[in-house]
Amino acid sequence: MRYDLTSLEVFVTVADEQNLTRAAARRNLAVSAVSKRVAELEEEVGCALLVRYPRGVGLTPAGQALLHYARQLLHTLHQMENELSE
Amino acid sequence: MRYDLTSLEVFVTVADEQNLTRAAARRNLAVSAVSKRVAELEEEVGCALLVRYPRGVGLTPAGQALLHYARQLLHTLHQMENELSE
DNA sequence: TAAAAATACTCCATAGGTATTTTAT
DNA sequence: ATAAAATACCTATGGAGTATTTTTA
Repeated sequence: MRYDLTSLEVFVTVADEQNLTRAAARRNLAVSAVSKRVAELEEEVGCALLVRYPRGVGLTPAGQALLHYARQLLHTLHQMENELSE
Repeated sequence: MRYDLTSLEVFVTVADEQNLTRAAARRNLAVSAVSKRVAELEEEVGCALLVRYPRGVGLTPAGQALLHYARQLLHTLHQMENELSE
């Protein structure tokens, strides 16, 4: 399966924080793990999702597009969790 | 992350086939792998998703609910793959 | 009783961590 | 020069397979 929910969730956190270090802290992960998750997504998509700056990151257009779908997927997932936990 | 796309995809195939053996063949997996994926989902949901018969399986109400969301998730995922591969 | 599914067990791939190097302003 | 990200390397977990046992009408 191409793409996985964990990577997408990590990516959303990175987009929120505009910074891998803070995203890693929020997800209780090492920065290297977050960096690899993003690199893996970029590999899958076939282009850069982030622009790297000395103090953090920004989103490329592809990153914005991915973010949109990732949010939608996680939203549906939470709905599902909600319904199924009743 | 609770739930993953691979297990959900496997589950949709099982629901389609009403049979783990045929689902395994379609996904190029061993039956044991499919069985474990389903067991893992049932563990996560906290109740049975399938009813076991001597010639296959059926869906419980929880199984039907999961199936609905799984299809929706996979649909969004395919839309995403489509948009991002352009 | 016979097919399908579950389980026990083994092996390997991969996800995460630590330590280090590289990047970009 | 400095904070952040990427990479190299190592380890442990878990996902898949094979062989076997269990289940259910």
